Amino acid sequence: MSDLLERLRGRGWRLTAQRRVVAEVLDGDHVHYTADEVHARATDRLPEISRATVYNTLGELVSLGEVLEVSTDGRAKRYDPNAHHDHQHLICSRCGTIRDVHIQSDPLSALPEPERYGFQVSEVTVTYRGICPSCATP
Amino acid sequence: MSDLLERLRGRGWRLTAQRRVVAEVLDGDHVHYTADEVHARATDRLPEISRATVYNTLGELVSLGEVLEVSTDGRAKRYDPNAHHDHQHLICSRCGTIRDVHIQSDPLSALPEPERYGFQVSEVTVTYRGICPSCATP
DNA sequence: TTCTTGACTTAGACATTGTCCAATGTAGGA
DNA sequence: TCCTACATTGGACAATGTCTAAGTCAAGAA
Repeated sequence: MSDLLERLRGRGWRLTAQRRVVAEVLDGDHVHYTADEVHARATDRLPEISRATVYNTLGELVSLGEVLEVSTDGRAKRYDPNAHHDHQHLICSRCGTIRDVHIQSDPLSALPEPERYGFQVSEVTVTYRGICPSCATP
Repeated sequence: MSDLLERLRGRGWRLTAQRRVVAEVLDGDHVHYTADEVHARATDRLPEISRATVYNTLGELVSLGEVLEVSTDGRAKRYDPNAHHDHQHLICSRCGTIRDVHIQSDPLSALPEPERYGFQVSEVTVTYRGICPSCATP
C-alpha cells in the first residue's frame, strides 16, 4: 500500500493525512466498502476527517485507476482496491457479501460483431449472484 | 402487452388505470426507463398518477418476474420489460444509451467450481461498455 | 528554517433517488 | 348496488452523493 502512495506522489498527488488514511482503509484482499464504511473506518484513525474528503479521495483514486467502483445493487457504490488484477465479482443475494473471482474465457470475445451495433466496445463486467455458504446453512 | 395485463389479472392482480398506464409505458423494444422517466410518461396519459404508485407498480412487476431491474451506474435503476428473453446490456459510456444484446457462450459455465467458494451460483449478469456510433462521430 | 501559494479539507446546504405512512378511493365479487 | 380488501395519494422522511465558500496546510522556493 505504501507503494501506492509513492506512485500517487510521483503523479503529483499531494500527500495528506486524510488521503493516507483512506488509502490505508482500502488495503487488503476482498475489500469492497461503501463510501460510508470507508468514512467510518477512516474516522477511527483520524476523527476529524470529513465525508466530503472521503468522497473526493475515492473519486480521485478511481480516476487514477487505482481503485474500482462497483455498483452492485443500485444502493451505495462500493470501492475495490484490487484494480490491477482483472477479476469479476460473486455476490451473495442474501447478505451482500462480495468475493473476487476469476473466470476462464474472455467475455469480450463472446459478443459477436453484429451484436455490437457499431459500438467501440472496451469494457465488460461480469457479476455472479448466489447464496453463500453461511447463508445456505442456517 | 395486453397479454401481460391478462396474465397479471390471472394472478390476482387488481387492474387499475394506473397499473395499465405503467404497463403501457413499458411496452416496446430496448426500453430501459428510470422510475422518474416512467412517471413522466405515465403522467402524460394519466396526469394524477403519483410517484409512489409508479414505484409500487414497478416493484410489483419486478417481483412477478415481468420486468427486470437494471443497475447500470449507481444512479437511478432502470426497468427492462424484456424479461422473458435472456439477454445482456451494451451501454454507451458517454450518453448512457442501453441496447439489449445476445452473447454466444454461457457465462455461468465460465466460473470454475473452485472459484465458487461454496456459493450456490444461480445468476450472472454481463454488461458491456463502449462508445456508441452517435457519440463516436461528433 | 521560514515563507508563500495553490491545492486540500471542512461543514453544511442542497440534489437525487427511493421508501413509508395515514387518509382516501375504488375494482370486483357477493 | 353495496362491501371491503386492496390500491392510490401526497407528503414526510431516509440514504447517498454533490457542491461551495471559507479556512488550512504540504511542499517547493529562498
